[in-house]
Order: sequence, then structure tokens, then C-alpha cells
Amino acid sequence: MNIVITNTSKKPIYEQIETQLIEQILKGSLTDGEQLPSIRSLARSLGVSVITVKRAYDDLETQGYLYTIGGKGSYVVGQSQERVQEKQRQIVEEQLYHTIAEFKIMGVGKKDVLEIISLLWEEE
Amino acid sequence: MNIVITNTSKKPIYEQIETQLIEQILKGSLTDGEQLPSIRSLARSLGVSVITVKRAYDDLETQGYLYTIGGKGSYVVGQSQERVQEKQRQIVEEQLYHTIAEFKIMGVGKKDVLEIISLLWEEE
Amino acid sequence: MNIVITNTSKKPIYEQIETQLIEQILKGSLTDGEQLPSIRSLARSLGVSVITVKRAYDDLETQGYLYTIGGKGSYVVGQSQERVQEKQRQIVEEQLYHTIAEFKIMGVGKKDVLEIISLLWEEE
Amino acid sequence: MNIVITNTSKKPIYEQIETQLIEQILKGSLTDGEQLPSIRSLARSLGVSVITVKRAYDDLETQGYLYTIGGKGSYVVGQSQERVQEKQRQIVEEQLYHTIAEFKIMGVGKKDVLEIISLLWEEE
DNA sequence: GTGGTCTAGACCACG
DNA sequence: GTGGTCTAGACCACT
Repeated sequence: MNIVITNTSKKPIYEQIETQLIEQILKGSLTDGEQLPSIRSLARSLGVSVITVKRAYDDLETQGYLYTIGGKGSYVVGQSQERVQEKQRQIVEEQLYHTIAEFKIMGVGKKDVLEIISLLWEEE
Repeated sequence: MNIVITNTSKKPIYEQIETQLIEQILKGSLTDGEQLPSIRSLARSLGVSVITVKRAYDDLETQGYLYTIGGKGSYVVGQSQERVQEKQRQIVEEQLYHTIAEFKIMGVGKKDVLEIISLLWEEE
Repeated sequence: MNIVITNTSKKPIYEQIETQLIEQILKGSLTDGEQLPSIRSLARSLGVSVITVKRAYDDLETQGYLYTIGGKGSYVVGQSQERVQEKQRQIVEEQLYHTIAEFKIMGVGKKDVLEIISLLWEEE
Repeated sequence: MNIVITNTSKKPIYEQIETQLIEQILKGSLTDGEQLPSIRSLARSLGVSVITVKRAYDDLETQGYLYTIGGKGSYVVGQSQERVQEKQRQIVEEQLYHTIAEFKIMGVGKKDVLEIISLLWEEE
């Protein structure tokens, strides 16, 4: 489990934790039933407040990515292959929807955008 | 000049004004030397506080998109065609950079993203 | 008579007119009894409001640099050589006083300042 | 941290705060990573509005002198020794540039200016 | 009329 | 507690 917190980011810390956990679940590096670090230990290792981690875990539980057993710990909810793909597609579309709308307004062409993506994708 | 404020958006009002003005400048519908509406009249017509509009104008001034003469008004700073293209490309790249990074982490393929963009672009 | 108005400056226009006229009087290019352009003609040639020029002339009259005869025009008040020197010295000291204070606070050395002045002075 | 507000000055309060903070950063009495007083506490101790202090902090942030983490506080951005010197020189030159130009117009000699600076510098 | 500054007070999100 | 945003209303200087 690898989570990186950027203090200077404008995004709240709990959101950073959430998205990174989701990404790892969708990618498959966190699998069904796997136990997540306890709230306290993750908080300590990230150097953030316990409350912050708890909020992230709570949100993820609401979204169905994990479940918590009081006094024992939190566990990953396995995602079926179809569900992973569906989720991924949904996230991609959401992220791109507004971006594309703005590009259109500015008069940027579809061709230019596709080209830039190809370029950015190659870079390491 | 056309500006729409969405109260439900999580983006602050002054930012909405900023991005919409920038878009119109880059698109070319606001041209060199053109006088912008006074902060007071724009505030009135948008139904927001004078200070909110002023903050947007101030930011745009430090970003070099307009200049203000006290007691007279605010004027658009003409953007050369090269600068427009450069700016547009810069904005596009910035917006896509992190998005692509996340897609990669999730294991979404480049082909899928290009396909989705093509689809989203066509929709009216 | 040569006066240049910078619209983008933060200094008010009437002040720009004042300082430039004072400078020319102290330099000697405007001499005793010489008639200044009428408020209206100067306003027209500078492209500013009559009120603005009038304010500058009024201020200069209060400061004793010129006198106005209603219905005829405005005339330069001759400055004795001693007065010119005294005035110049006063202006120089005023302008430098605060500047030097700030330099001291920042820990800039006297030697550095003298050196920079020498350099700036040579440049054309 | 020492900041003095002069109500009689024509310079706006937020600018007074800005320049004094910059001076202290360039002088080195505020160092890398050091936490600045919260906008609220500084506002209280200066007897000005929270917004006035915020405006100063915002400006300094866009100028790269500090960074702010929402909900935590504002911190000084360390300035390398070279950058300090460069900045100082830049400020000195800017402040002297126009002043010298005016001196030239009035026919004041370089020698006189250097002499006056020497005198003013010694005074305590 | 215009912009520039400042105030006091309010609500929100984050930690 | 912190900063981020927004409001309504005020006074000033310039044109």
C-alpha cells in the first residue's frame, strides 16, 4: 500500500486518500478481503490526524469499496471485473466531460486534443 | 459579453467569472482595447457583490489579461495569435496532465480514452 | 513645452502634469513671465479633461510656481537661482529619504547603493 | 515579527504589511518554513480587518514569498542567498530608476546626489 | 460615473 | 482553531 500526501495541494487530504485507495482497488493491487491498515496506524504513518483517515474510510465504506468490522479492522470489497470496467469508464467520462466542454468554448480542435493526449501519454 | 454564474457549482464565483472571461478572450470574442463592463454594472447584472467581480478583475490583471485605469474602467489586453495558441495549449496540457496520470494508475488504456473523447466530443 | 501623460501609471494625471511643469521650471526651460498654454488648449492636446488641467494649474499657483490672470492666461513665476537650488535640494532629499530608510532595513549597504546610482546615471 | 501600521500614510494598509514582510524576509529575520501569524491574530494585533491582512498574504503568495495551507496557516518560502541579493538589487534599481530620471531633467548633478545620499545615510 | 480601500460580520470546509 | 468565500455598505480619489 502506497499513499502519498501532498500538503500543498488544494485538494483536502481525506480526498487524496480516497482517490488513491480507489485507484489501487480498481487497478487490482488491493484485492477482495484484503485487510487495510488500521485508521490509527495509517494516520501515524501519513502524519495526519486520525479523524482525517476515518473520514476517508467512512466515505469509501459508503461508496461500497470497503467494509469495517468494529474492533477488528477494514477490508476491501472485491470488485467484479465488469464492475471495475464500468467504474473506470464512469470516472474517465466524468473527468473528461467538463474539460471537453471548455475546450470547445475556447475553440480548441478535437484533433489537437487527441494529439496532445498521445504525446502526454508517451512521456514517462 | 456573456457570463453565467452557477450557484450550485463548488467553484467560487470569482473563479467562474475569471475562466469565462479568459475563455472569451482566448476565443477572440473580446478583443484588444475593448472596454469591459464596470465592476459595478457587471456585479449588478450578475446579482453578486461588487467585491466578487473586483477580485476576478484583479486576478485577471495580474495574469495580464486586462488592465485597469482608476476612475475610467478596465480594458482587454490584446493577445497575439501566437500567444493565444500557446496559452490554449498550455491550458489543455495542464488540464490533461494529472487526469492522464490517474488513468494510467488505474490501468485504463490510451485507446479507450481516445475513444471516449471522440464520443463525448460529438454529443451536442 | 513638452508633457507626456502615461495613462497606465498609478499616479493621477494632474500630478503628472504638475511634476513635469515644476521640473521644467526648475530646469529653466520655462522662464519668468512666460505664458503657459491655456487650460483648454493643453487639455485638448493632452487628450484629458479640462478639469484635470485646471487642478494642476491651481495647485501650481498655490505653490507659487505660476500666477493666473482671469480672462488672459497663466504665467510662469520666475525663480531666483538660489531658490531653484534650494528647491532642487529639497526635492532630492524628500525623494531619497524614505528610499534610504527602506534600504537600511533590508540590509543593503551604502556602497552598493552609490555604485548602482553611478551605473544607472551613465546609461542613456 | 514586527509590523507597524501608519494610518497617516497614503499607502494602503495591505501594502504596508506586504513591504514590511518582504523586507524582513529579504533581511533574513523571517526564514524558510517559519510559520507566520494567522491572518486573524495579526489582524487583531494590528487593529485592522481580517480581510486587509488576507489581501496582503494573498499578494505575497502570488509573488512567491509564502505559501498557505488552508486550515493550517501560512509559511515563509525560503529565499536562497543569491535570490535575496538579486531581489534586493532589483528593488533598489527600480526605486532609483525614475528618481534619477527626474533628477537629470531638473539638471541636478550626479555628484550632488551622491553627496546627499552620504549625508542622509549617516543620520540616525 | 469610475475604481481603490477598508470594515464588520457571516457561513463554509478542513483538521 | 485555521483559511476561503461572499455580502452590504461605507468613504475616498480621479475624471
